Amino acid sequence: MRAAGDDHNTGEVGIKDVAHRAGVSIGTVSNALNRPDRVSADTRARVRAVIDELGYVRSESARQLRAGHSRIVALLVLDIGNPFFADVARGAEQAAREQGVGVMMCNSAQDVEAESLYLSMFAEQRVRGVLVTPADTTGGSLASFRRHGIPYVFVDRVVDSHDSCSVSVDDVTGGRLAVRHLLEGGHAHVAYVSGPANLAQCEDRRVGARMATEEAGLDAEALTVLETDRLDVASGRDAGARLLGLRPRPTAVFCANDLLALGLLQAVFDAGMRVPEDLAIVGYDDIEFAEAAAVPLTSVRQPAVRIGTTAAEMLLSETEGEPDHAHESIVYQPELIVRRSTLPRRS
Amino acid sequence: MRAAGDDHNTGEVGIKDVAHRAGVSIGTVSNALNRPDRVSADTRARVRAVIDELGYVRSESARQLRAGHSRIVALLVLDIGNPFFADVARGAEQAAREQGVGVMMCNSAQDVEAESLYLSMFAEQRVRGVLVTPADTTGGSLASFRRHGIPYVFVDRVVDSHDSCSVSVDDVTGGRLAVRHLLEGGHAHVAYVSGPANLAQCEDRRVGARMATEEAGLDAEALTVLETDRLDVASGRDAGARLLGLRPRPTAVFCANDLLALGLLQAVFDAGMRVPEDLAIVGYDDIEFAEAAAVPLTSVRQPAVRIGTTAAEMLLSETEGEPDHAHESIVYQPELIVRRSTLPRRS
DNA sequence: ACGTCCGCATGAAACGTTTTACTAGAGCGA
DNA sequence: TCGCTCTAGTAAAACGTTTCATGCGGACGT
Repeated sequence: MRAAGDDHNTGEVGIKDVAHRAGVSIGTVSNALNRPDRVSADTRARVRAVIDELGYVRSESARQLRAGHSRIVALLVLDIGNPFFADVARGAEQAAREQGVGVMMCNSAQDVEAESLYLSMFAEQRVRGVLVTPADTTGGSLASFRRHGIPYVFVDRVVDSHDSCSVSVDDVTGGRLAVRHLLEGGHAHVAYVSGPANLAQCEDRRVGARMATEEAGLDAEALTVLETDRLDVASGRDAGARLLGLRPRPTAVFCANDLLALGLLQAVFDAGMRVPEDLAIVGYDDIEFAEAAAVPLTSVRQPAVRIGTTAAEMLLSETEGEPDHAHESIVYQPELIVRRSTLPRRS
Repeated sequence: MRAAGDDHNTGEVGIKDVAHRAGVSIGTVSNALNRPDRVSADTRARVRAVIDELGYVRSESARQLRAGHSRIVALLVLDIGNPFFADVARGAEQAAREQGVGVMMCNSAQDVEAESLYLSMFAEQRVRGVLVTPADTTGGSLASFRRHGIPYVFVDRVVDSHDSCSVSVDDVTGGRLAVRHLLEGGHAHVAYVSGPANLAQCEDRRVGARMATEEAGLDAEALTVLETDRLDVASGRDAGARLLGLRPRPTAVFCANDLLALGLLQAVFDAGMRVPEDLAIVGYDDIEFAEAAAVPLTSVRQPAVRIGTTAAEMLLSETEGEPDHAHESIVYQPELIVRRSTLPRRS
């Protein structure tokens, strides 16, 4: 706008420049910004005007230093490429914005080392709090994080500890819903394509799946478990190849994740099989791409955005004064969304 | 913080506690951390030991205040749900980590207001720099951001200005490749499903598409343009419905985005049409889900991760001393990945 | 007219680092 | 012994805010 080189001190303008120019003290400027009621209407206006004129921007570092903590919460997810976490992030961001705090989203990529690196960084930043989907199932990196006194909330991971809140979804029920649906569709031999078994989510879903077969009076043979290293599309393709080699071959598959399911779907198509006629598939998360798949995927929906908002709200309430904050664990119920990939074999 | 029971630490330990306990001055502790060579081996060891013992963690706010800028770069993307941007983020994160700086990823969701809100926040944070995919095509919010003196790099957006670097992909060529491929496949009437026309990417791809039809000696009628509000799956479905109503109906579609293409694919399937026999589809970005779609999608690949790393490197080099930094605009070339969704009509 | 309270504004003291200027001593050549 | 350099360490000054303890008139109640 103003190309005239009048104020060449770019970004250097501090609160004292404003004070000087407005003919008031530093403290008054600060008050005009933070407690407008303690300052008379016309000085307030004058200060505001000077601020605009000079393009003054508060230094968060200085505010933080004084306050002892920042206005940022961190969000550490397992996989930034998983749309489920993108939704969680959206929710968290929205809830955080309402309180004027920013969200810093980082990706541990299921790597324990990266996770602990990020946690140290958060500690140095004195972030207001951390939303974390832990990769380290032993809880080691978080145990050492706790001593910093920074509150954190577990996301998508139920936790019995009384040191923190958690927001999660009942994964056992989710697995049970999925497999019960398949059994009701007439399938007698189901495969469970799991991610890394040390992720609690995967394990819980397996337990639920097993529960469903038991309730149907089937024995352990009825549920074949295929484990994969990662919860992504490539692993799904890989699992698909393995699945096709199984004898007897299951007629239905429950995947721990929609990414796995999509990869598997692709592998199965490539092998010339039809879904759901030759193989029924259920995914998990109900990401957008599940419905958009050419054979729309039956999936267990988790309220991802809701999880994000709830987690952020809990975290903020924990830090926001709220002296009587009691840690709680919220567990949402999943919902089975039936689509074409599991149309019943016989109607 | 005066929890009576917990007498020791909890984040309260500062550099002076370390200094006192180790029997040295504050400055020496600082030196032991930042310039280990200026301190004798055994005091250094002693300081290190005390740091571990007390669980001391540097306060980034204080460091920033002194340094004048933070160790964080911001990444502001158009759509956090688009896997393309997830890849860009991965790249940026990786490059940043090598220099010990963190990445703060935020989502403007194509909303100009959110964008400018985030930019102010970045200014307050005195971030080291900003990687931005602008939603405001007029460049307004960035123009006012410039006066803060914080360097920024345009991502996925070519820019002729000499005030900043940019990393992008030649979208005109991308559009041209896509449509030329379709024309070579024997299609004479092609539709272009565009996102919001005020996004430069969409517009450039349209120009490229038009260029291809012209090169083939076709007139403007040969390219029907359908515009959508957003670059997501839902809009793709919507466009699919509109497309099916067109008379004469195009035999091939080029989508500005894989998300659009996937939505369109779904709509087309639902209408009982076959791909590519009844309709050929080309997407853009070559996200993972493009290959994983039941009809693997031909797509124009952009080196997303590379874009992220390059952008971050440019940004960091601009801030990292480098007094003779000359702004440059890197333009990558896109690559057409042919898959089943465009198998030639007659072989 | 006197004490009192109130509304506004002020100066100075934090907050926790990094960095600069300085010192005390040691080694050393002349 | 003197001067010189070198090493290891120190004290103090920033950095830009917020907040606390004051100050200073003037309006108010009596």
